[in-house]
Amino acid sequence: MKIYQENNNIIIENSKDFCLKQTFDCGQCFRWEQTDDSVFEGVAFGRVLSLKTEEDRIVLLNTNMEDYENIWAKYFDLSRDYSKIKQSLSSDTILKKAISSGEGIRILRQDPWETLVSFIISASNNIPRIKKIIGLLCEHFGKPLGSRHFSFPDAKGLWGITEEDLSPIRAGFRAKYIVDAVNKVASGEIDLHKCEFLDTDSLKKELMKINGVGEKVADCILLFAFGRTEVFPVDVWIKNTMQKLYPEKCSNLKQIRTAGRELFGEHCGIAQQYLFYHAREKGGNI
DNA sequence: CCCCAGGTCAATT
DNA sequence: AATTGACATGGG
Repeated sequence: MKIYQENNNIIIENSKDFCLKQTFDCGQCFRWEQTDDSVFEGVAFGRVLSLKTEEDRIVLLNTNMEDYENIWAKYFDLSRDYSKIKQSLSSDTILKKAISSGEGIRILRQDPWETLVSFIISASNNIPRIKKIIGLLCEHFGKPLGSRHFSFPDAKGLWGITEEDLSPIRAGFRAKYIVDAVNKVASGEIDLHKCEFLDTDSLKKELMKINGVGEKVADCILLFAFGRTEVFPVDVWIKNTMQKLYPEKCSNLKQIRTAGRELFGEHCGIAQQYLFYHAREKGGNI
């Protein structure tokens, strides 16, 4: 992978393990939209970014090397060697087929607060409506960024918010969970910055102190915000897929979680994303 | 009018 | 410790 600046763009050349559609469409994030055949646009860490695919390169539009180094390189997990991981995961012949439909997936390193709130909202919900609710949250409580975008409101900015204040975002029963997350994070009772330094089990317990954060939501935050690729979030899609692909090892939810770790090892979280993408693309059939 | 959607919580067994 | 229904909202 070769990276350089050209005018106001950052070029990522030879990006064979990086497909924008697969990365943004594998269910880990909710604020990127395709604006054109090859262009995606979205917001992360208070920055608006457009990206364009051009043959074997990806172009980050209207940005600079400083933002690339401080934000986007980490956000897109560009220092990780996905070829090596895919090769290792492919020793499982069943998983190998799932990988082949999402070879360009990368696990984003997203903002912990945004990820926490986003996956609270994801509970018993569908993806279009999750995106809708998050969009409304940003429009109502975030800062305008340019003409069409808003930042994700931080916890301190939401301090003191009530369920009633949140009614315009139509989050339903999840509103009270968002309020609890705001209270615990804005007060400092839970310090997401310090959480970075906790081991995975302690961090998971810490996150689950928040009402509305159970095991699955906690695992998603661990994977998509803290880069803990050793966790294996199990949602309905993964549950159904695992039961179809590994029926003898997946008779209940608890078994599926341990099966993920045992079958796929230290990077089972990445395997989970290939499976999720594959399941949604092909209806779970290998 | 029914069912379901990246689950979680609390009551009940 | 395992099981079960409620929880808001919108779309099919």
